[in-house]
Amino acid sequence: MSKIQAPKGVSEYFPPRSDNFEFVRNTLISAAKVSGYSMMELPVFEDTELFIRGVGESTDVVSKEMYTFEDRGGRSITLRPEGTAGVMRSVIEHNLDKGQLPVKVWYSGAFFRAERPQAGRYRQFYQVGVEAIGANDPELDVEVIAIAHRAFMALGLKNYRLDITSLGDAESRARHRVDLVKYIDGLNLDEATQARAAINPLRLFDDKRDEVREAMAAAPLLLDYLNAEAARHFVQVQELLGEMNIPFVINPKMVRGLDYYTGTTFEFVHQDLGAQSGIGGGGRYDGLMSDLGGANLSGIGFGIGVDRVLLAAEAEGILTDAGPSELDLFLIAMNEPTKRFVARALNELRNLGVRADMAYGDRALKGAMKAADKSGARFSMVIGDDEISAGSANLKDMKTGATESITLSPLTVLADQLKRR
RNA sequence: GUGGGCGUAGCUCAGCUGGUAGAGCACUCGGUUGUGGUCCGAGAUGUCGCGGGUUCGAGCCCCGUCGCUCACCCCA
Repeated sequence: MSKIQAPKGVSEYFPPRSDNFEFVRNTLISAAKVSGYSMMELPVFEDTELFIRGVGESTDVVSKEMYTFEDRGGRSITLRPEGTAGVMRSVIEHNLDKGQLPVKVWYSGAFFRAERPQAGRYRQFYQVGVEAIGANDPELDVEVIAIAHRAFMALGLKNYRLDITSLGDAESRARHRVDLVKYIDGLNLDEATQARAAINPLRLFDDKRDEVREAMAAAPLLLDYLNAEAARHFVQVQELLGEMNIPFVINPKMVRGLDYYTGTTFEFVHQDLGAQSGIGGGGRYDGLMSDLGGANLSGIGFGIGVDRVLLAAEAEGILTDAGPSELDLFLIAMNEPTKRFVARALNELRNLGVRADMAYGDRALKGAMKAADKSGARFSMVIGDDEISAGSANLKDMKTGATESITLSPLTVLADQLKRR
C-alpha cells in the first residue's frame, strides 16, 4: 500500500510544535478581545463572485491563486483566499451594519491560495484578523494597528517593523495613476514588467531588481497626491501612533495586492524571515461594503499570518521553553487489578476538576515513572494493593521528590489538596 | 507559473572514486523485591521519497515523478 501524503504546500501542526502554534494564535486573539472585538466564524468557501467583486478581478490572488470549483448544484465555489470579503458579506447579509457602529469583529481560521509553496507561504495557511466597520476615525485606524502591535509585544517579538502609508481616496489615486503611468511609459522595461505595470503600476515600486529600483527612484509618489482630507487623516494616524509609542516608518512605496484598500494602509515586516517576511498587514477600505451591495460604510482591518508569526517567534528564539504543564497529577497502577481502581479514581478526580492522567499500557514502574516525569505533572501517585487496602497513598511532588500520605476516600480530599497548591 | 538546491532510522545528519547502511539524540528494557529526572549496560527501528534505466552489482550514475527548500513572483 502506498502512503497517502498531505496535499502539496499545506502546513500542519502536531505535537510538540502545535503547542506553540496554539499559543501564538491565542495571543493574537486575546489582543483583539481586549479591544472589544467579537468573534465571527465564517464558511471557508464562498460564492466565487464575492472574491471577484471584493478582492478585485485583476489581482493575482483572484486571477491565478484561487481554489475554485463547481459544487454539485453547478454553483461556482471558491475556498476563501482572505478574510475581509467574507466578513463584509456576512455583515451585510445579517444587517450588522444597521446596528451600533462600528461593528468590531475578529476571526481566525484557514485560508487558501494556490501558490508555489515556500517557507512561510503555504497553500493552506492560518490567519487571525480583525475588522472594524462603520467609522472613519483615525483613532480607529490606530486601534487596529495597536492590536497587532500589542499581540507581537505580548509574544516578545522584537525584530520587526511597522510600515505605514496612505493610499488616499479614489480621486487622489486616479490622479496619481495618470502621472505614474506617464512616468513608467518613459522607462525601458521588459515585457513581463510592462504587463505587471499595466495591471497595477504601483507594483513596480515593489520590484527587487536594482535597475528597476533605480528607474523608479524618481517616480511620483501617491502620498504627494493626497487631498487635504486624506492627508489630515494620515497625519492624525501618525501623531496618535507616536503618542502611543508604537514605532513605525512611512513607506510611500508600499504595495498591497488587494484592490479594496484605501487610505491608511500598513504592513508588519519581520527581519529574520527571508522572502516571505510580511507577518501581517491591512488597511482601510472605503468602497468595499458598497461594492458588495451594502451600505456605503468605511472599514479597516488586518490579517496576521499565524504560520509566519510562529516562524518569526521561533527565529527569535522566544518560544523555546516548553509550555507549563497542564497536568496536576499523574497516576500509576502497580498491577492489572489496581488499574481499574485507578481508572475510576482518575475519572472521578477529573470530574472534580483535577487535571490528571495515568500510565497506560504494560509498563514497568520505572517506565511509568518516566512517563509521569515526561507528562510534566506536578504530582504523581503510585497505587497498588497496599494503598487500596490502606485507603491512602503517597502523593509525590515531582519537583522536590517529597512525599505525603493522603487518604483515597473520599477523593475530594486529594482534589482539594491539589487545587490548593 | 519560472529557475537553483535537497530528499538516508521518530529527529539532526554521516556514508570516500558504485560492492546490498551507520552516529548522536529520542525510544524500550535492565542495573536484585514498588518510585522519575543523572550515570552505566542492553535492545528495537530503515522497501536509503517513489517509479524506471545503466551495471555482474546503485543510497551513491541517468531519466521521470512526488515532496521539501531558496530566489523570482505574490502576500499572511
